[in-house]
Amino acid sequence: MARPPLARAKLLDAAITLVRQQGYAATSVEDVCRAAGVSKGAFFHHFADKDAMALAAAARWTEITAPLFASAPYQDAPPGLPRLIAYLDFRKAILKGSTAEFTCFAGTMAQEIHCTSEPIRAAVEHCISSHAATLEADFTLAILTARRPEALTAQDLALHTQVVLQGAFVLAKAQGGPEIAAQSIDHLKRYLTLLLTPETLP
Amino acid sequence: MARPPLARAKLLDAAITLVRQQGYAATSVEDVCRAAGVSKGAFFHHFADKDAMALAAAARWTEITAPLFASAPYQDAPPGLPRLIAYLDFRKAILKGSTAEFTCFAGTMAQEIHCTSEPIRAAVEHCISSHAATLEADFTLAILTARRPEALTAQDLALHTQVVLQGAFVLAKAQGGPEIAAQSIDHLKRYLTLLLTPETLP
DNA sequence: TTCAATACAGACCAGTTGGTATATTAATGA
DNA sequence: TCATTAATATACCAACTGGTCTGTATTGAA
Repeated sequence: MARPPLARAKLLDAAITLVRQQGYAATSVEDVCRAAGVSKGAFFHHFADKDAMALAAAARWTEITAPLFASAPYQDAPPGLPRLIAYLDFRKAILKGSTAEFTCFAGTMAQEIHCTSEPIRAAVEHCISSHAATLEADFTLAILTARRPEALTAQDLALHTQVVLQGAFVLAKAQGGPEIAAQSIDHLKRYLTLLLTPETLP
Repeated sequence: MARPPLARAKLLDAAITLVRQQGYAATSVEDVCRAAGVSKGAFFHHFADKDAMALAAAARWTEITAPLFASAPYQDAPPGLPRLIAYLDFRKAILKGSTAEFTCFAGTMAQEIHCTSEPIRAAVEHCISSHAATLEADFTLAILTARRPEALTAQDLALHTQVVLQGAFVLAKAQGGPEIAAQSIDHLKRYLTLLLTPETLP
């Protein structure tokens, strides 16, 4: 090998940023190159085509977000419901900056390419479901100790959590601000509390 | 005036269909013309530019969906919580066909143009919030008779309902099927029931 | 019957798109 | 030290993009 592939990482980061702002189709290869400060030659050296870059960007998105959550403060909360509530407080806490800065690359991609690119669809589905899976252990525990053991599965609840978050992003984009997202996360917290609080209640 | 503007309606319907499949940026003006079976001349006779068409399509989307919900069977349910539950059952019932057929034009547009077109952002925001507003009366009533009068507003709950639906669409697109959407709507039904059921509970 | 306005068609244009071909640079291994 | 190969750059292309221009057909009002 020659020098390390600097451009590749810069291209993926630029792509993720631009897609979160404008969407995938509206982001041209040249846009990405310009934002990354590299040439088109570098782009097509690292990626066969634009879709291959999208696939790599999905992988990079998980690479970025996974450690962010793995080292987040909510991991120190007691397992089960408390940690899930702490997770949602963390999700609220990171609703900072412009809409494009706190919304999800994977969700944005899913909206655009669900009909047109099966590989990308699968890749972003993996982004979302693998993140949801990190919550399953706590859901499993919370369900076990729950007061009302309605027929619930941890996977189902973990995915519903992502549904609320993705929907919160859509409404936040529509409204142009994060307020609705914070409110909806509060509703989700209340739902999980009502559903999974152990033992008695007033 | 000469003959009625046939092409305009066909163009808007085609645009809505295509945007739900591919997104806005990926849908070219020619695509829309071809799908509508009219010429480019007709397109630019009716719309100043592509964005003007998007604005008109947002209005048309409300024109289509408003009567669909206004005449839906859930309107016959008793007011308050029962009607809200019936509403969500209706939303589940219309999760039929391909992903593009049951997902929301406004939500898709919001994801793509939130940073790039303020007028379109406002238009699709109106689509969503005006639909949410149709639920507010029932939420107001349900909150009044609710067992636990936590600080809730009807508007807030109505918007949270839309958050869950929009998020359900995103995950359905990512997964390539409606199952997750139905499950999340069930969670929302359970939440509203836990929160708003009047009087005592076991 | 004429006339003006609306509704539509189709050719055309300049800019942009994704992608290629080719050249240059810089490390690595023999 | 020198060939090889990865990494980056630049010029370029055909296809497509949003948008314009000009022309035509249909209609209602006078």
